[in-house]
Amino acid sequence: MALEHAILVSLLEQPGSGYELARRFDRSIGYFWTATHQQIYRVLRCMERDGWVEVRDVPQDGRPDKKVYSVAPPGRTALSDWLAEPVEPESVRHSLAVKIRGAAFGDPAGLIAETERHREVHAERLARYLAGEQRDFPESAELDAGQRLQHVVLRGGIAYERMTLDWLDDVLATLRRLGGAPEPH
Amino acid sequence: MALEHAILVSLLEQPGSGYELARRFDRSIGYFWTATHQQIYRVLRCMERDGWVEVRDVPQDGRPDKKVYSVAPPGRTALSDWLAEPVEPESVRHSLAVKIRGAAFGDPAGLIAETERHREVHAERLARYLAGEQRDFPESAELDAGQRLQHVVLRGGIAYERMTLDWLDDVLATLRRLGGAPEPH
DNA sequence: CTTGTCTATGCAACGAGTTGCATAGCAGGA
DNA sequence: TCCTGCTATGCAACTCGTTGCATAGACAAG
Repeated sequence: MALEHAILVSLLEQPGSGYELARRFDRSIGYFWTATHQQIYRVLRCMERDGWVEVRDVPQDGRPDKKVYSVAPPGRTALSDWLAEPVEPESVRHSLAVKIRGAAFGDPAGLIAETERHREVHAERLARYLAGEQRDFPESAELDAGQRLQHVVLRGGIAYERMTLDWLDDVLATLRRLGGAPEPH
Repeated sequence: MALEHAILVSLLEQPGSGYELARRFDRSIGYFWTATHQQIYRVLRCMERDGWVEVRDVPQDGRPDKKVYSVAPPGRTALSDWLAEPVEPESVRHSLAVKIRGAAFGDPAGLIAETERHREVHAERLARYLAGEQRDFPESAELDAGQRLQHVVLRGGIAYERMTLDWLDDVLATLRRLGGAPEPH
């Protein structure tokens, strides 16, 4: 499992509550790891039980109190150990690709709207990543090691979204060619 | 869940046993959906119970008998229904990216070997996809709708692997710049 | 003759991830 | 005033996916 390690990394970058972590998993961490607040709260409890993280109750006014977590020495050790051991390259799961191949036995034209919807989602993600890049990694800035590593991961997210957009255009062209509108000649 | 639908698509393309399906999920279907034989056998039983697929016992000599599954009319309906309803764009999970960001709190140079290993795996996948493309979709061939859809999905796998290789090169350059070898100036 | 690999199916247990719901105070708009 | 939405945490139940193991005949290599 890598969720606990993703949480360790996030807490090392910045301590925070389960709720704050959940929001980070919707944003910056979201382009390489996703998690719901349920998973996060559950895993945080396990990590606290194992001594990987420490909790501090922070009362707030106008808002519910929160528990701020930070990484304890055993957590740092656990992260180092995990960094040293190999992980398998991820396997992919794209239900849209299943649908595209399934369209051969159904209605290819009916998939166009769905594909366009996916395209919009990815275009939005790309715009968000590019805005984040401009904000956090401006040209000709002095970056420390942590920032350089964050930037290269973000570049991966950007490359992924660009590639996906190009592919979805290819898919749309293919679907349109099959469904009625013949290729111009 | 899309596994059952991926199985429906695969069985429509070609009926087969659970074992054969498992092998297809290691090859052609593997670049957009993965599944182990355990999952497949379990889901096949559910699909049979629901009348989505039909079984035929096929005795073989020199080999264990097999159960050949094919799609029944309710299965085709279920697939059409699923094709018509929207699915959410997949969320990503790249533990290597977690490691890269975690390297800021450990040893960036120690990640180089791991990254190179991932690079090799993706280079092999790309080579396999390209070989499959040459074999199944030669230039200037007349393709029917099903083949065109298979091809566009394969092109997606190829684009993904190419993008990943480029990104891993970027990652390696970044790690090397951080770990000892300073940037030339 | 034993060891290993391939075909072929399957059980049992576990771990990871999702979904629905609950609580509870505060802020802002219809 | 009521309804919605945000912060903040959490339970319970469920589904999905993984891992280890078991069976069992055929065949090839050592």
